[in-house]
Amino acid sequence: MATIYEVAALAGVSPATVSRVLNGAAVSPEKVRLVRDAAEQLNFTPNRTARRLRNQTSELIALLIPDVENPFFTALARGVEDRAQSAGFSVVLCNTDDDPAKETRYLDIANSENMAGVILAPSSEDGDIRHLTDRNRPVVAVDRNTGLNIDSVMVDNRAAGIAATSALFDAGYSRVACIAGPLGLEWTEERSLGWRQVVSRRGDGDGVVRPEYIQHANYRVDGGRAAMAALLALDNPPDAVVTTNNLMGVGALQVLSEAGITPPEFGVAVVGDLPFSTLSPDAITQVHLPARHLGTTAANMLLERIAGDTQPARTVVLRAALTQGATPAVRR
Amino acid sequence: MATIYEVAALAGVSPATVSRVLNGAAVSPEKVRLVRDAAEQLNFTPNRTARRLRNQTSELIALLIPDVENPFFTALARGVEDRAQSAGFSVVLCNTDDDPAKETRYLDIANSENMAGVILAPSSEDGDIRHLTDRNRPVVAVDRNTGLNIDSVMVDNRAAGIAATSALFDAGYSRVACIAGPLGLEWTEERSLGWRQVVSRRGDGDGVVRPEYIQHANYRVDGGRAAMAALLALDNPPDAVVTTNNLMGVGALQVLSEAGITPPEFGVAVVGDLPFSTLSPDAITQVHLPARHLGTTAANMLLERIAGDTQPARTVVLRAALTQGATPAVRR
DNA sequence: TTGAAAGCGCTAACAT
DNA sequence: ATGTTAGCGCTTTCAA
Repeated sequence: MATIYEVAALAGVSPATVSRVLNGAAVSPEKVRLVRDAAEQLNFTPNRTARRLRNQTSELIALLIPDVENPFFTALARGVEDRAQSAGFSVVLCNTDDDPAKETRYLDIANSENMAGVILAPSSEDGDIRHLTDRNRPVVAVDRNTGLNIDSVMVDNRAAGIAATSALFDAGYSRVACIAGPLGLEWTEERSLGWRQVVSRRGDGDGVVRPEYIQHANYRVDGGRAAMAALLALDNPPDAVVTTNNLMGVGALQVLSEAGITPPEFGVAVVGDLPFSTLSPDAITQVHLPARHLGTTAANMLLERIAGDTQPARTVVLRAALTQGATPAVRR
Repeated sequence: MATIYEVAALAGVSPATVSRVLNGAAVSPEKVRLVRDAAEQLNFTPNRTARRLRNQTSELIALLIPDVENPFFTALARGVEDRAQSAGFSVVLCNTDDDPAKETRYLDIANSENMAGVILAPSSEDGDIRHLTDRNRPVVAVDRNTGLNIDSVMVDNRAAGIAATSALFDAGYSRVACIAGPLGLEWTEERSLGWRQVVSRRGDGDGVVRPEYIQHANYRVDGGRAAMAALLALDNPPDAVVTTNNLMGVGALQVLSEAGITPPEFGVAVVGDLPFSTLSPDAITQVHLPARHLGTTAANMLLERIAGDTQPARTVVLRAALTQGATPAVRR
C-alpha cells in the first residue's frame, strides 16, 4: 500500500501537502493536481489506522444489538445505517446475544478502536460504558433503558400494549389473553401492563384479570409456542391473545395454525411487526414498532453528540402505529 | 485512557516490558505481577489502533452481506460469528444492499482498517478485491460465485431446486409452477433449472414445460406476491409452486392465504427457510439451506488463510436438506 | 531478562 | 502556501 510519502515523492511535494490535499486544506491548484495525479497513479488509499491513531477518532459507529436474527433489530440497524451513511459514517454491527459479557467486550472494542460513538440496545440495565463516556465517546441507548444518564430513544411500550389489547376488544373479542416475556424485563412488562390495564376495564369478569390468561415465556418463537399451547389447553380458553413481541407472535400463530385455527377466528394482536408472516398481513392486528425510525433517531442524536453537542441527556419516546386486524366473521 | 508508558512508570519497568507481558513474551514472574497490578490499577486497555498500525493487522473480520434483513444472511452471520469468536476474532457486519458501490466502499474500509480478512457474499461477479489480495488479505466468497480465484463456499443450488420440485411431485401434485428470481443471477437460475429439469421429466405435459408456469420476479416478498397472483390468475392454474428463495416464498404464501387457500391444499416448496412462518412449520416443503454452516465453513477457511495457509483456492459446496411438507388431503 | 530507540502512516503545530 | 518535525501508542529489533 502506498503511503503519503511515496505520493509526496512522486508529486515532488512534502507529505504535509499531500495530507492537506487529502483533507481539503489550502493548497495551490497546481500542487493539488500534482498530488491527485500521483495518488491516482499509485492507487493510494489513506491508511485509516494511522489517521485514527493520530486523530483519536474515526468515522465508525458501533451498533450493538442483542440479536441480528430478530427482524426488529435488523430494521433498526437499517435506520442507523441510512442516517450514518449519509453523514459519511460507516456502521459496524455487533451481536451481543443478550450476553452482558459479549456486550462489554464489544464496548471495549469500540473504545479501543477509537470509534466515534456507540448505539446500544442494552442487554441489561447496568452495562459498563464508563470507559467510553470517560473519553467523551457518545453512547445512545435505544429500545431499552439503562440506569445511565445518556441520550435514549424508546418506544411507548405501555401505550403499545394498550393499543393492541383495545383493538381486540374493539373487534369484538372478549376473553383476551396475553403472552408476555419473562418477568423483570422492562419493555415486555410495560406492554403486558398495558394489556392488564385494558382487560381490567373491558374484560369479561368485571375488572378481574384472570391470572391464567397471562403467560410468561421466553421471548422467542418457541416461548410463544409453549404459551399458546398452554392457553388453548385451558378449561375456559381465551378467544384472543396479545403477544408482547414479534417472535412470540410467530410462535402463537404457528400453534394456532397447527390446531386448525386461523385468525380472525381467534383474535391475535402482536406488539411488533411480522415482516415474514405467511398470513395475509391484515389478518392480524399489529402494533407496528417504529424500528427503523428508532434507528434513524438514535443515529441523529449520536451524530449530534459526535459533532460536539453537549446539552443534557435527552430521552425521545416514539409511538407505535396500530394496524387493525380483521373482525371475527362469526360476530359480524 | 492509560497507555503502556503510564503502566510502565507505575510498575517501575520499561514500556517494552509491559508490551512483553501483554503479549506473553518471556518476562520474570515478579515483573509480570508488577505490570499486571499496575495495569489493573490504571484500568489499562491496550490501544488497538496503535497496535494495528504497528502490526499491520487486527483481529477483525469483515462480513459483507447484501441484506441484513434477510434471515438467510443473518443466520449465515451467526455462523461466521460463532467460529470467529472462538478464534478470538470479532466480526463486523456490513450491509451492501446489493449495491456494488457500497460493497466497494466497505471493501476499501476493510482494507484501510487493516482488517484480518473479509467474507463476502458478492453483489456482483466482478467486485474489485485486488486492493485486499494485493496485500495478502484473504477474502472468502460465500453463497455466490465470483469470477475470482479465491476460496468459496457455495450451495448446490441445482440440487436444491430439484429436491424442492421432486418433493411436490412425490406428494401428489402434478401442475408444479416456479417462482424464480430475476434472470441473470446465478443462484436463482440454477434453482429454477432444477425445477425445469424435474418438470420436464415428471410434469403433466410429457416433457413440455409450460412457459407460463415460470414467473420471474424480484427476489423479495413483493416479487413473490406478484408472481403468485399471476399464477393464480392463469386459465389453467398450477396446483403447486416452488419458490427459489425464502422471501418470495413468504410472498406466495401470503397471497395464497388471502385467497383462502392453505397448504397443503395447494403445494408450496421453498428453497430456503421460513424461520418466521406463521404456518405450522411442516405444512410446507422447505429445502433448508445450510446458512449457518455456510458461515462457519467460510470463517474456517478464512481463519486458515489468516494463519498463513497458502494452498490453492478451494471451493466447498454444501448441500441443502429437505423437509417434506404435508401431502394434499384431497389426494389421500 | 530487560531497556533504549526506531518506526508503523498520518496530521498539526510551527517555522518559513 | 509549503516544508520540517514531533508524536499518536504500540511492538520489536538491537544492545547490554
